[in-house]
Amino acid sequence: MTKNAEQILKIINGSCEHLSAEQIFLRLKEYNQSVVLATVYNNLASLYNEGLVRKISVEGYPDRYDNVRRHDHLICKGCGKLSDIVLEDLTQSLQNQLKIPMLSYDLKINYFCEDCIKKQQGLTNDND
Amino acid sequence: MTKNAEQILKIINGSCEHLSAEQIFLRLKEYNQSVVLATVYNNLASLYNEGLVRKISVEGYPDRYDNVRRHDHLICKGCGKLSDIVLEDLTQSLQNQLKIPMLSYDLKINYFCEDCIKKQQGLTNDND
DNA sequence: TAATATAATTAGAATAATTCTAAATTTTTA
DNA sequence: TAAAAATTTAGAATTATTCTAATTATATTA
Repeated sequence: MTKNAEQILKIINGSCEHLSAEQIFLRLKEYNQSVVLATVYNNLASLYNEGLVRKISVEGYPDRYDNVRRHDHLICKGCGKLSDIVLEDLTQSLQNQLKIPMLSYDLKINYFCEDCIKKQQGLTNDND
Repeated sequence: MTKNAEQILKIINGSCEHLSAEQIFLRLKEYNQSVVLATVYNNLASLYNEGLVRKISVEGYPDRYDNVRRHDHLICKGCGKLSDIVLEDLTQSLQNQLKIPMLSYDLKINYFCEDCIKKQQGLTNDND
């Protein structure tokens, strides 16, 4: 594993945010001035293929990268905010329902975050 | 609802595939020669905002559109093939675990489809 | 029905995320 | 150290999607 790859993995594993390739690039730059965005994409692809990071796709936003510790995701339908949540592990229950072997599962919970609820209420009140 | 929107909804609801905007555009063209891709995007955005269609994001592939009948998705990690599966409804169980109100959830099961397993086995055997 | 307003569609440019290509550099191996 | 392999760089290319402004269609009202 190269220094860049190692550092990228550290950035992902050490952050509780969900960083885009661009954001990871900016942080990697603090450590390696001369690095380039394509390098970040290259390394992220390798790390992803080796199963060392996860990739989270939410429509309307660039892919974000996350650690592989078991957890689920909350997605605000208002602002796209993505946060972690640890819910009951469904592996066994899902595998029992499937005829084929499952590799893993991704569970996303759609909701409205506090800020977006406030904004909605604000709008509603204005119109009353 | 305009004729285009109506027809797009028909295409999505009447297909067991998961069509991209481009694919929907091609089918809509059979019905309305003069239609343009931007119109499809416009209408898909409206239908999505009205909650009449779902949007499925899988990293590495363009967004695909799906009907809103309750079901989950299988995603082949080899070829990206997306298929429907109806698993136990988790709404109640998930809502019980959450402190906040949930809008909906998306569950994706990662697996290797038959074709991809065959290909892998082919490769493995070649190397044996 | 004519005039007006509203909404949808079109054409095509713009943007943003990501991938690709080819050259340069670094690392590893013989 | 020479050769081979892998990584990185720079920047062009691609792709999906959005935006803009003009045009057309639809609905509303006088």
